[in-house]
Amino acid sequence: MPELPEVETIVQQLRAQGLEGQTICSIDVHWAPIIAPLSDKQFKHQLCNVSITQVGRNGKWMIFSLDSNQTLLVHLRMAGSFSFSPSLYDRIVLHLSDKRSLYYRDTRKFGRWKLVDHPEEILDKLGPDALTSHFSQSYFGTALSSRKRKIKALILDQSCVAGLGNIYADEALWEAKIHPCHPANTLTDSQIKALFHAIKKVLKLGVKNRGTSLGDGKTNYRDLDGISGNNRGAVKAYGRAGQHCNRCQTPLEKITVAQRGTTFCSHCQKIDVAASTDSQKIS
DNA sequence: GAAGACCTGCTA
DNA sequence: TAGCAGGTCTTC
Repeated sequence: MPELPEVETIVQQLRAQGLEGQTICSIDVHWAPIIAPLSDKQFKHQLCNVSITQVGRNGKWMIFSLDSNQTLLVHLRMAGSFSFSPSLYDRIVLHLSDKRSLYYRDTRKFGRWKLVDHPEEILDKLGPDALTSHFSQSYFGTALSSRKRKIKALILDQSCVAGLGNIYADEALWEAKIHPCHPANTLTDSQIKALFHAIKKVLKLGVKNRGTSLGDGKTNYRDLDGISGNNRGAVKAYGRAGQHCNRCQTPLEKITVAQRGTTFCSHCQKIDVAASTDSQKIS
């Protein structure tokens, strides 16, 4: 599942592959709902003969700046990926001026492409990107202080902090030794500090390792070259239910939080009694 | 705040 | 063959 580190890896690769400066000569759309609300015809009309000036990222959104004064925003959602080689699950193909073709692959068809005049209308709804200085400890503390939601639900909320998905949320909470159901507004200052640094740490490690791949190549993350990320070996919690905690050897447990599978260590990530009581009152 | 919808490949 | 996985939007 592409989260911040996976999206960052793909953005870096697209830049390195010289996508900036390329002109889109023609387009194939094999699954039109991805580009909604534009029609196939509108999309091609607005994007053909347009050059890509810059490739960037904010949270999990990829940002393709264009010389037409429009912006193409791409969200990979669950299973989107890019490649310069074709595959069975290509949904959109951009044919470029240097004769290469950029294939957008998406087995589950969940990804979304937004060709817009004002990208800020979408991007301003996001909280600060987790790896920028805008995501500061003081911001994080303030953001948590007024929210009673379970901490995992809150850090998955892109309007609070942009970039975390299920994998890195579990990893950050394990790293900070915080129970995923802990009410956000009852975390202590030291817990907030620990979680803030844990979020930065696990995401930076994810970027360094070029993303996390867990399953097969059809449904799981692959980079631009079809290569798995190397972060799987660094994963301490996500997907390890039943295996021993790397810190205390207690078998990791799996529960559902915010409708997501959630793996944690019931020994390291305890919820304190006062907070637990508050949680019951809230729910 | 929670559940359903969108999707399809994989697993039990 | 039913159920699961998951990011975000919509609906209740």
